[in-house]
Amino acid sequence: MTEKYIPAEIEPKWQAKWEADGLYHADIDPSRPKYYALTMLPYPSGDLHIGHWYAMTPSDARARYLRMKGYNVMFPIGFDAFGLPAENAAISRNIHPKDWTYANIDRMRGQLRSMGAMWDWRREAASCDPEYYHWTEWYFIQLFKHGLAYRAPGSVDFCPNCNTTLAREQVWGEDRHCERCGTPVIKKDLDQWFFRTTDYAEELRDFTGIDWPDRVVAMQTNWVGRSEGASVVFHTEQGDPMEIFTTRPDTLWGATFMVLAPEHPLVDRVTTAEYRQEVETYKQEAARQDEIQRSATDKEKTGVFTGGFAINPVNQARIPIWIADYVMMGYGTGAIMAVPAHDERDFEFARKYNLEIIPVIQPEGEQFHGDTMTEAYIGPGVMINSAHFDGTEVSDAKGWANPGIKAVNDWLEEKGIGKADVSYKLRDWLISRQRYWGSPIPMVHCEECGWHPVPEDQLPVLLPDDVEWLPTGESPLKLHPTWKNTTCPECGGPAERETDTMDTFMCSSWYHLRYLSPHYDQGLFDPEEYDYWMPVDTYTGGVEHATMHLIYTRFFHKAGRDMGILEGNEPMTQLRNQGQILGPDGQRMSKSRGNVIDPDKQVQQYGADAVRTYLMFGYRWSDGGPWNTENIQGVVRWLHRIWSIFSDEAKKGEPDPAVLKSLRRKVHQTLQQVSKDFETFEFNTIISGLMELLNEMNTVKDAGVAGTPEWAEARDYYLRMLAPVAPHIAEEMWTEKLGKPYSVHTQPWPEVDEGATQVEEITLIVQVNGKLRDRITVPADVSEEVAKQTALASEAAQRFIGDKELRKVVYVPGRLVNIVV
RNA sequence: GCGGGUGUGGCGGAAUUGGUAGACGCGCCAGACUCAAAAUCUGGUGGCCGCAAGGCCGUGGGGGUUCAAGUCCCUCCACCCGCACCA
Repeated sequence: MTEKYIPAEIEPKWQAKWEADGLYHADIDPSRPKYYALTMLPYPSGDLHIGHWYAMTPSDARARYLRMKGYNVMFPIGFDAFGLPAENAAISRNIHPKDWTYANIDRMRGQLRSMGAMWDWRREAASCDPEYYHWTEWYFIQLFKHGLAYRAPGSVDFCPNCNTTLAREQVWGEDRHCERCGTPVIKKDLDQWFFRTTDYAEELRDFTGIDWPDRVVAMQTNWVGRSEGASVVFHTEQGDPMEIFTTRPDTLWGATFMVLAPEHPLVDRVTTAEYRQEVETYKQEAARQDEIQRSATDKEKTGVFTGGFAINPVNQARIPIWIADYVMMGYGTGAIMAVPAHDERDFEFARKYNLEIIPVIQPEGEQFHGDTMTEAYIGPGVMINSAHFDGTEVSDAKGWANPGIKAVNDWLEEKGIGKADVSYKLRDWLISRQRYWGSPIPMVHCEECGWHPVPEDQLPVLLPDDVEWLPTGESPLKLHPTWKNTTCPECGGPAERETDTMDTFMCSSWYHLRYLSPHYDQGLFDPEEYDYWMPVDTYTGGVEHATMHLIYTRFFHKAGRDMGILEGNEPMTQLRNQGQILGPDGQRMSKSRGNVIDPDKQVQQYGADAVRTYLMFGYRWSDGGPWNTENIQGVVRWLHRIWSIFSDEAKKGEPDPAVLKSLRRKVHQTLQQVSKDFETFEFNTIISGLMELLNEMNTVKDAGVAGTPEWAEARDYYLRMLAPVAPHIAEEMWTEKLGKPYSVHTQPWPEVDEGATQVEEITLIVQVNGKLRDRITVPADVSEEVAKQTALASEAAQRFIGDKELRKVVYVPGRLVNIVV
């Protein structure tokens, strides 16, 4: 009898030993190829989620595989530790955000260790440590010095009752009220810090040289949102220039009015006394709504006339200027020329307010008339009513590839009215947060000298610990009696610190660099470490970061490259997204639904190896799916069977050589398949392959294989292949049952013996007219002629051929013979 | 509306990229062990017809290309995700 498989007895034991032995330390070693494997770092919310396991343990398995393949693999971990939940805890439970955060980190470290992952804990970094945010601040200063950080008004959600700014998640409901007091939220303009992400708009659309999922590429490309067209300068009647962007310069002659965003700076100047009252009312209403409400497509368009007029520079037409909230200040210039004949929105607006419609593009066989058009025409045609451009062809190509657009652009430039131009949806990154628990913005304001960075030798600007959480809702940094008082680095006079802190996405934009040398105090990272490890070879995490973190970190890197701090164009070479584990009911896990799967409990019940392998086996990793409390039994049984086969000795005897040969074939075929699947992140078939091999081993076990080299090889290779996915049981079997030298995790990955995977006899499918009719066994190196003859001779085939005429015999080597009659 | 994706047994999912559809596992059925149950082990398990041999049907629907289609093309449907009055 053998002792039983009790994961709780072996898992903590090995975890402690691996840790004590520094088995997973990753150090620079120029003699080996490096591999930087990274999973997105967790936020220390307090408890590890099964989703963390799903993201991290397959990545760990792959990192372990690559290590056995001979790579020097770094697989680090840390915490994205600044952020709002800590402040909410502070307010609701009267605990300091720092204490809350560090307590959570402690707890989560323990939970993370139970995964048995190969993290090098020496490289752990937490973004709220002063030795970390020192360099977040330093990087801000570099961006500022290079003109990539600037201060400008930006709008925030503001609760007039609590007298505080609110984060997006603190604004609730359709009516957008304050989370705390229920008061409707208003928009407020504050001076805030921005990074010039738009400088990198074009480059952020370029994914050459990196292997990222199509989905993420599409989302980022869409987010950056390039449109080709022209910018054209109109003038108000008073002579103020009013620049607009249009994707359809070919329709300039059909512009019959202009629309400004309600917030546009020229609105006050163009509005006449007669219309002022109406315009003011409209502006105030628009300010109350946020962009999401304003941009509801199905909403009926509204707007008011300003009383002002503009001159269309192409034909000197005098056209009215309106304001309407369907024009956004945040895109283009916040002003548009309206061409109702050829734009659906402008058409709807013109019909509603009875504005003129002049068609300027006409397809063949049509006679458009402004009064009778029932909808805007957006297709191809020829230009009409457009002076000397009449007859110019306009295709349905977008942008500059369209001959009509190209022709007009050239002419605009020649006349000095406008120029070909590109517009992006991407906006600059607003990084100011009116919060306490974030990295301070190391800037000082002096009445005399303006804004200056804190001198670098005075970094980091530390967050004060002695803060109070007063119910004003104001940031404690602002309320702190002395913290903000400082001296001007320029003139030495009294000055004030910036009391806003940075968006936590700034901290997480560079954590992969801090892992290189988390305690380095001369810069972001130790250059030696950087040169060896960067870039990140594989980055894994959820797709929900596609348009936030994953854009910010690329921006951070590209800006760093241009400032001479970083090298290369991209921080992460390969990106892969895992899916999401849902509750057993197929819904997102949430405490209120009561469908949360607690990984600690699963580990207690089944062991870490079982949870790891179930997560790999039960789903396509990229898809995820509902947790299934029954399916996990499959891997639990499998692990028990592994325990048994390595515990019970096989029978000795004189086995059939064919049995040994086929065992060896199966071992090497499995090795081949498993290796490939690790490369391609197909974890589910890694496990199923290992299950198949175990089944095979179980069937030959009693055939007298004990003592044969084939059986020894099978057992040895099995554990090496198992080691990445189920590291604890593999180690236990390797050292305790096989008595091999510790550790299985430092063994090389076995080489496939191509010869062993070959077969002497193959089964060919015999088809008649594409339908499976028979199977024939032939030598693997069978000639085409013999294969065809054997197939034709098959009794089943003959029956279906009958006396029909043979038309063709298709032979696919190693696969089939298809007889067409 | 635009962009991306998914659709295969009762369930999770395989399928060498155009070549045996349903690997592996869950569940279920039968058998062994047991006084019994659990656990474990052995066998079976897409649907329909048939005692059987065997046959027919089958990868969301319809059409097509091909000796051959889950895989390629056209078209329609359903669901999921992202963006959305972007000028």
